[in-house]
Amino acid sequence: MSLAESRTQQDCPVRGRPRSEAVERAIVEGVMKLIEDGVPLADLSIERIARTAGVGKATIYRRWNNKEDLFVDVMRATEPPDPELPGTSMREDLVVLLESLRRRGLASRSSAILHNVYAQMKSSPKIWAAYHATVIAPRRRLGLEVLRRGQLNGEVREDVDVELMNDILVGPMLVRSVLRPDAKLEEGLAEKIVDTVMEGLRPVSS
Amino acid sequence: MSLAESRTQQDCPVRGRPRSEAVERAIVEGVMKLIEDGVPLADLSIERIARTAGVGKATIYRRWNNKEDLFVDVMRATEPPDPELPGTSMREDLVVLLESLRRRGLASRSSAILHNVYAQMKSSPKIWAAYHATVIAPRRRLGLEVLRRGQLNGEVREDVDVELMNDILVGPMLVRSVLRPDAKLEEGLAEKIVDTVMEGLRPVSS
Amino acid sequence: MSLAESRTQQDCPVRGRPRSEAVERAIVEGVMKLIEDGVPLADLSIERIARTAGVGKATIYRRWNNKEDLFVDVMRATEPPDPELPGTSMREDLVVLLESLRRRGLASRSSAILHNVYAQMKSSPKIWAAYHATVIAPRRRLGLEVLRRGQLNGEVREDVDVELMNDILVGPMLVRSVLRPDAKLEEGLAEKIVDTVMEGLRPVSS
Amino acid sequence: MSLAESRTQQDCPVRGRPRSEAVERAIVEGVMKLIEDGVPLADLSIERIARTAGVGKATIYRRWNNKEDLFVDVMRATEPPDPELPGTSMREDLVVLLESLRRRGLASRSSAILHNVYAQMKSSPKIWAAYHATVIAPRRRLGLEVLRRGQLNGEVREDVDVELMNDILVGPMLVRSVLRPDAKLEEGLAEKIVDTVMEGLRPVSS
DNA sequence: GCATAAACGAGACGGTACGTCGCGTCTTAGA
DNA sequence: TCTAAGACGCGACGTACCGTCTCGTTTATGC
Repeated sequence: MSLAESRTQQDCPVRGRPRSEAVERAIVEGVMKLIEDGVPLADLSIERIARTAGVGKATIYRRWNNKEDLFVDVMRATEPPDPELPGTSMREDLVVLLESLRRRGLASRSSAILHNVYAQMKSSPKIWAAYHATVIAPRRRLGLEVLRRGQLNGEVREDVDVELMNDILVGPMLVRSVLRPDAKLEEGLAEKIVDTVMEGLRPVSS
Repeated sequence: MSLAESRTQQDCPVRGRPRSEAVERAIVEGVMKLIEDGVPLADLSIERIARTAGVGKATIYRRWNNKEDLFVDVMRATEPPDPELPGTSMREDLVVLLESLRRRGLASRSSAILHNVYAQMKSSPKIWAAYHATVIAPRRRLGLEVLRRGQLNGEVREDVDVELMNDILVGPMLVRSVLRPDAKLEEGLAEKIVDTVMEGLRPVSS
Repeated sequence: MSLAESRTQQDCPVRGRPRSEAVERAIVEGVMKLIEDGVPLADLSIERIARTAGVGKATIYRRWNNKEDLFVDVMRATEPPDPELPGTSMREDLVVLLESLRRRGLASRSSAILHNVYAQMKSSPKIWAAYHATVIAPRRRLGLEVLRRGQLNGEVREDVDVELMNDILVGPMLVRSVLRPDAKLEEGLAEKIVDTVMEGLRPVSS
Repeated sequence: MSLAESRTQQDCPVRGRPRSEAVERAIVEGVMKLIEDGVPLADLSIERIARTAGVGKATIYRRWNNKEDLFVDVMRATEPPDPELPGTSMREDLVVLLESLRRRGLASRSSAILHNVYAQMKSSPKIWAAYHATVIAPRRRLGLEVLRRGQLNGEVREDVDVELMNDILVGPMLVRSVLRPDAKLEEGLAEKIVDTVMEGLRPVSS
C-alpha cells in the first residue's frame, strides 16, 4: 500500500456535497496540536480527536480507515523535504545526507510531534512499512547512488558492498537519533562520521 | 527505575499468603505463547492474558502496574545472556560482540516473540528506558571497554572518540536487525563489518 | 423526584440519533422475564440484564442512573390501573378500593414480578419515596375522599380523624399482602374487613 | 432455620484455641457503629466490616454463613424485649401491645440502626422469614391470645375471626411505622386505635 | 430554481477492555 | 484450632472507545 493511498479515495463522477478540505486540515492540525500539548499518544482516541477538531467521528472514518493511516498523514505533513545534493564530491554528498538525518533527529526530539508518532509507528508493522517505503527507502537509494558514483570516481573502495558501506555510514547516525533518546547530536557530527569511516580505525602507520 | 523494580514488590516482613511463583510463570509463559501463536500485540489485552493463563485480572495487576511493565519481564525472560569475550585480541572481542547482536536480531525475527515486544517497547519511553538501562547499556559499556583496551594496545586509533567508534561498529548491525525488518543478516557479517570499519573506505593507495 | 423523571431525559432540541424505543422495551421486558423465571433479585446485575436483552451496558446506563431507577420503570409497567369507584355508597366504594388492594397482593405474589421488586424497593428509600408518591399516595387520597364524603352523608362517624379511619380500613389488607407473605387473601375479605370495621368489635348489646 | 442457628456452631468436644468472644462483640458492634455513622447498608461489605473491626474475613465467615445471617444477630442485639402485659383487661393488654409497636417504630426511625437493617431484611426473603419467626410471630401469638381471652370474657365479639380482629388492630400501627416513613406516631395513638376499632365507624345512633 | 445525493454534527448502538472492588476460599506465620 | 493478613479465581461495577448506524441539516451540482 503506498502512502498516497492511505486516504480512502472517492471515485470519479462526483455527486452530492464534496468533502471539505477545511475539515481535513482541522483534523490533522488538531492531532498535531494535541501532541504538541503533550498528550500521550496512547490517549489520542478517535473520539477525542473528533471532539477537539469539532468534527463527527464518521467524518474521520470516511477519510482514514484507522488511526494509523491518519498518523501517516500527520507524519507526512511534518516530514522535512529531501536534501539537495551539491554533487561536488562524494564526501560532500555523504556529509549532506548525514547532516539531514541529524537535523531530523534533532527536530523529532525537540518538537515531540515526530518523536511520538515515530515511536508509535514502529509498533505497527503495516504503517512502518508504508513509512519505510516512502520516506526511508528513497533516501537509502540516494545514499547508494552516491556511493556507487564514488566507486566509479575512485573516491571509495570497489571491493566493498555499497549496501554495507551505506549502513556503516548511516548506522551511527540512525542509532543515535532513533534508538538512543539521550544521545548527543552535536554539530559537525556528520563530517566526523564520514571522515572517520573513510579513514578507518587502524592506527596510522608511521 | 531499574528493571528489577518493574514488578511491584511486597516488602520484607511477609504477612498473609505469599504470592504464588507458579502463577507468575503461568502469566509470563501465557503471554509468550500468545505472541508465538501470532496474536498481534495490540490484541493482547490484560483480560485476554488473564483468560489464557487461567488467572484473575487482579492477580496480574497485583504484580505489574501496567501492560508495559509486564512486557519488560516477558522480554527479560527471553533475552539471551551476555556473550563471553575471548580476550585474545580486540578484533576477536568486537566480532564476538557483533555476532551476539546478529544472533539476537535473527532470533527476534524468527521467533516473533522479541520482534513484537521490542517494537511495542519503543513506543513507550518509560519502558524503553528501563530496557535500555538493563540490556542495552551494559553491552554498550562492554564495547567501550574493549575499544579502550584496544587503544592501550595500539590496536586502534587513539585520536578518535571511543563512543563514536563504538557507534560506527555497532550501528550497521543494529540498523539491520532493528530498523530494517527485511535486511539480511548473513553469516560472517560480524567479521565483515569489523574488518571493513577497521580498514576504512578509502581506496587502497597502490 | 417524580416517577416520570426516573429516566434520564434528553432535552428538547433533539440532536443526533434518537434513542430507540424498541431497545427500551427489550430491557424492561427482559428484566420481567428474568424475574418471572425465578432469578433472585440479588443476581440481577446490570451486566446480566444487558446480556439477556441483547443490549450494551452503556445503553442501559444512558437511560437509568442506577438499578433502582430501572426497577421503578419495571414496576410501573406492571402496576394495575386505579380502580373505578361505583359511587353508589361509601361502603361500596370502600369495598372496591380494598378489593383492588387484595387483587394486587395476589398478583404480586403469584407472578413474583412485583413481589420481588416491591421488597427490593423498600430497602432503597429514594425509590420507595418515588413509588409512594406516584402509586401509594393517589390511592390513599382516594380513600380519604371517600371517607370524607361518607362523613357528609352521615354514613360514618364525624368525630374520628379520616386518616385514622383510612389506616384502620386499609391497614389489615396491606399487612396481609405486603408484610406477611404467607397470609391468606381469601375472596370476600374486602367486604369482611369493611363490615367488621364499620360495626366495631364490641359485642352486640342484646 | 431458626434465628438461634444463624450462627455456625462448633460442636461439643472443643479442641484447639477457642473462639474469642471479644472478637464476636467487636464485629457486631463494628457493624452498629458503621450504620450509626450513616454508612449506607449497600456499602457494608464483609471486607469493610472486617477492616473496621480489625478482624480477618475468615473469622467472620467462621461465625456467619453470609452477610444476612450477621445482620440478623445485629438486629437481635437491638431488638427491645417483649412487653409485659398487665392482664387487668383485654383493652389494657391491647393498648400495651400496640404501644410497644409504636415505640419500636419511633426507635427504628430515629436511631437509623434498625431502620436500615429492617429495610434490608425485607428484601431478602430467607432472612425476613427468620426475623418473622422470632420477632413478629411471637408478638402476633400474644395478640391472638389476648383476643381469645377477650372473647371468653365477653369483652369482644365472638362471631369474628380473631386473626382478622388482630390485623384490624395491629394493621394501622404497622402501616404507619413500617410502610409510611413520614407518618406521625403521636402519643396516645395506641389507645385511639383500640377504642376506635372497638367502637366501630358507624355513626352513633342517637 | 429545484431536486438530488453526498457530506456533515451529533449521538445512539452492540461490543470489548479498562482498572477497581467485593465475593468466598485458600494458604501462610504466629498465638 | 483460631487469628490476622492477604493471595487467589471469579465476576460485576461504571467508564471510555471502538466502528457502525441513524437522525436532521447543509451544500454543491445537474436537470
